[in-house]
Parts: sequence; C-alpha cells; structure tokens
Amino acid sequence: MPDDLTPTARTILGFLALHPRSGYEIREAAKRSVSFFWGLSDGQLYPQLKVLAAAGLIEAAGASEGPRAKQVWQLTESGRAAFLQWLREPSAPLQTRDENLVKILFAAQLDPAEALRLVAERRASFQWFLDHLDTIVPRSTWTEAERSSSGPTPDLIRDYGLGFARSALAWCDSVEATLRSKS
Amino acid sequence: MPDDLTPTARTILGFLALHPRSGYEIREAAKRSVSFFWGLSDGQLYPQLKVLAAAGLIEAAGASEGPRAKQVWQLTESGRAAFLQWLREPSAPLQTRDENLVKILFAAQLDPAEALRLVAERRASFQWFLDHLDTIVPRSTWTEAERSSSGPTPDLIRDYGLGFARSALAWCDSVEATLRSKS
DNA sequence: CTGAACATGTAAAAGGTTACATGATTTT
DNA sequence: AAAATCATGTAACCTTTTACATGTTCAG
Repeated sequence: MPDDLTPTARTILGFLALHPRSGYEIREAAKRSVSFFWGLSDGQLYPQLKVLAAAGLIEAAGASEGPRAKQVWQLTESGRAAFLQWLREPSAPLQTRDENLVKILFAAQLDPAEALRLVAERRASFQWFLDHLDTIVPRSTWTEAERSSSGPTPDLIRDYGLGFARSALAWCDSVEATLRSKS
Repeated sequence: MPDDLTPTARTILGFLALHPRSGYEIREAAKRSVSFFWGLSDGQLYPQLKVLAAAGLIEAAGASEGPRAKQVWQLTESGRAAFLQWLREPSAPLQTRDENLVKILFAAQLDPAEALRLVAERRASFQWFLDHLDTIVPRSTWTEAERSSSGPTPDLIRDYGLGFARSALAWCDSVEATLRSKS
C-alpha cells in the first residue's frame, strides 16, 4: 500500500470505493458533494487516475472503445486495502485560505467603513452558498428503503455546509454590530 | 500598483499596514492570529519581503547591522495605496481542504463504525482548538482606551474561531447520533 | 557554557489550478 | 446544422510547503 499517493489520489480512491465510475462521473460527484471543502480539478483528476492504475489500485471495468470513450474505473483488491488504510491514518490538519476574512481583520483596525463593506461581501458569499445549497449538495429525497442502502451521507454534507454558513452569517451580524457601535 | 503579487504578499502588506515590523514579527503575529485561516510559512515570508521591497511597496525602516540582524520593514506610500486597492478588489473564494471530513463522508456509507472513529478524531481536533484558543489567538484584556486605539480585531478573530469550532462540534454530535441510530 | 528562542534565509519538490486541445454525443 | 454537454487529456505555471542552513542573543 503505497504511501506516496497525493491527498487527491486518495480522495479519488474514496469515490471509487463507493462504486465504479468514470473520471467524468467522479468529477461531477465531487462538484455536487465535496466541492466546498475539497477541490478537484481536471488537471489533477485524469493524471491521478493513471497514477492509480499504474500502481495497481484501480483498473478499467470493461473495455473502452474509441479514443475518447467513457472509461469506467473500479478498485482492485489492493486498492480497497489502500482505501481502508487511508481511513485509519491520521488526517492532514484542516487547511483554509480565507482572503476576505484576512482583509476584514486588517481593515477593522484601519478603516471600519471599508471593513463593513468587506463584511457585506462575506455575507453575500455565504448567503449565495445557502441559496444554492440544493445545487451544490442536492437534498436527498429518497424513501427510507433507498436511504438505508445509500447511507446518511448526502444529508450529513448538507448539514455541515448549513451549520458552517449559518455560523459565518451570525459572525457577520455581530461584526457589523461591533463596527457600527464604534463609528 | 502591481496586480501580480501573490495572495501571501498582499497579506504581508496587510500586517505592515498596521505598523512596521520585522519578518520574524510578522511570522509571530500570523501564528497568533490568522494561522487557522491563512497559513504563512518561512519559505514564503522572507522571499516575498524581498519581492515587495523590489517592487517599492515596502522599505527598510532604519539601518540593519550585521548579517542576520533584525530588519524592520514599513510600507511606502505606494505600498499603502496597493494595500488599500487590495481591500477593494473582489476576494478570492474561500478554499478549504478538510481531509477528515472527506474520509467521514466515504466511511459513513461503507463502515459506520469506522466513521464514528473518524468523527471522534474530528471532535478531538476541534476540542483541542477550543482548549488552545488563548494560545492561538490571545484574548485581548486591554482597557477601553487601549482597545479603541487597537480596534476590535483580536476579539473578532477569536469569535470567528469560536463560532466555527462550536458549529463543527455540534455537527459531530449530530453525526454520532445519526450513525449510532443506524447500527 | 549550553540550550532555547530569536532571526533570516535558500533550494527543491510537491501539489494544484488554468488554459488549452480534442473529439463524441445529444439536444434544439 | 449548430450548440450544448459529455468526456478525456496535456502543458505550463503558480504557490506553497518542507527541509535544510546559518548565525545571534539571552537565560539558566
């Protein structure tokens, strides 16, 4: 079980652990689920699929015909083992790059009015996120039978995004109140 | 006002906009404030200071003696202009890489017991964060007079971290409940 | 005088994004 | 027949991290 895989390769392994898919399907699934806490770009996805295949962790399921035909990938046995081992390894610490927040913290000390504008920008971006949650992470509307087979995961993602956005918006409220009381 | 600066260079500009400091002081300030939503490593900091100096946006304040003496930097006029312009440009979208969360979402569908372990890992990391918030972002204990000159910023950072960690812990609670009810 | 904290820097590699390029299939 | 979407891929670039390297100052 190679431990020289990139974090992104491991994530791809995770998508294939649920069921076999093509690169494009992984891309779409990533867009609709993990996109807001784990980015996955084309320039990573397709090369990493080849890396995983070369390492014997995934294999083509069925023959692909034509030069650009859809190619479905599935985990090999050692691929599944690598996936399970990944789950047991300590996770990389959470990383965030939040430029808007950095700006707010500098602006608040120099120019409260500018800071208020930046808080408005922040509020808008989280509000947009809430308004489009159904697009980003479709609400699961399955029956109980379907749900038990698919697991609670889609709703967990939604809830996480929801909680995060709400807490960010609440923070915007309190910052606005603080800045306004100073001016 | 060059728009080819890296995001990190702009952040450095922000630190110097508050007051002149040395590279080491920027590093320490970043560690104690923005570290959890904006990483800043040595390998970036010192080279970027030189880039900013070469671009005429910062300059040495006073002479530095000796080969490894402390060097204090301050904004030039055009540096301050570049900083203010940065504040007005649209911010890069929030980016996050949350490996633990990715694992949980895959594991929940395959192995609820493993997922529970991962939620425990998540809980521990956010609990650690809360327990060490005073180290990461020192609580401001200034008088009102001091506070008004320094602005409300340090407390805003604290509050943001606090809200984020609390909402993450609440999510852990609800995921544990969901997963336990399934098994 | 020895170790910890202060202080600055470099080189190489990893990881990721963007833009570009191509072609198939489906819809209008 | 054109446009949108499906589908895969490459090359260049950018940013950031990691590991290394060096010297200073202060406290015990």
